[in-house]
Amino acid sequence: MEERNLEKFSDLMNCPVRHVLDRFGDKWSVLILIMLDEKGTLRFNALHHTIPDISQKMLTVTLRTLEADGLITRKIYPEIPPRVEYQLTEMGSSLIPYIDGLAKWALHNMPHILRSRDQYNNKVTLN
Amino acid sequence: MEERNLEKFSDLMNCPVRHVLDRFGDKWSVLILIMLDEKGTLRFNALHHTIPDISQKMLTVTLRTLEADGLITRKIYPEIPPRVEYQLTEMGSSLIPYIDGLAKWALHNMPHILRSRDQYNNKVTLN
DNA sequence: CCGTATCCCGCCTGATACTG
DNA sequence: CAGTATCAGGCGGGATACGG
Repeated sequence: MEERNLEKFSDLMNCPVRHVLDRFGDKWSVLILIMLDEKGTLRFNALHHTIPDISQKMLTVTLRTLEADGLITRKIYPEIPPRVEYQLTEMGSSLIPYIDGLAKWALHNMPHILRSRDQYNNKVTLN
Repeated sequence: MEERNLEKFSDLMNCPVRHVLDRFGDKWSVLILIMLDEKGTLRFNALHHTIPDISQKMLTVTLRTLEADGLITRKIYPEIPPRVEYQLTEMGSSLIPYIDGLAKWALHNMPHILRSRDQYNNKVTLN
């Protein structure tokens, strides 16, 4: 990411929160992990059906990245037609509870946030 | 965000995880919340010093968004020179434990992820 | 001190077409 | 079925300059 001025940000480079956001702040990674947790093992197209609004390209890219990071496994069956199955690794599974925690917080607080945002926008546009 | 084809994604629009990522997946929001939790009340420049590598523009923008969402308060002292203090709201504070959970997971697992990523890249480039 | 106002680049993402 | 390859657009975010 930021390779320059390392000396200046050396303490921030070790900040775990930065790493988490850099890694999982993208649009699809977390959602895919959740789906694999909910449904267990899934084939490429089955996964695509659970997340209809992801492009095929982004699904492939995100799956490869998750595999590279050791969060999911990719098992290829040498058949015709080809079959590829994805599932969480142990490390991938260990992340789920923390995501669920955030999800529950969101479920409870998102209404407040949206209401607050509306009020704020009204105030601003009234001036 | 996606205003079209709502009927198709109606169930996904209600997915709390999507909301969380849409809202906190940006580069700075979570980091600012953590700093305000650690340090308590902070002035604009003090906050900037705790996060040196954010631009002044993005600090302002992110603070306004957090304020609009009801996660922080912004208190202006009508003095010369001006003083503005930021601190977490109750809702903002309630999010911190979940962020900490993720941070601890990251602290423990990031080394594995980075190692896995390296191995994967070596494999690929060997072919 | 605490911002706003512009300009602009990188790259993430989606659309589309093609392959073993 | 499960992918690559390629192209194009939008937008987040940085740099810079200015203002109360």
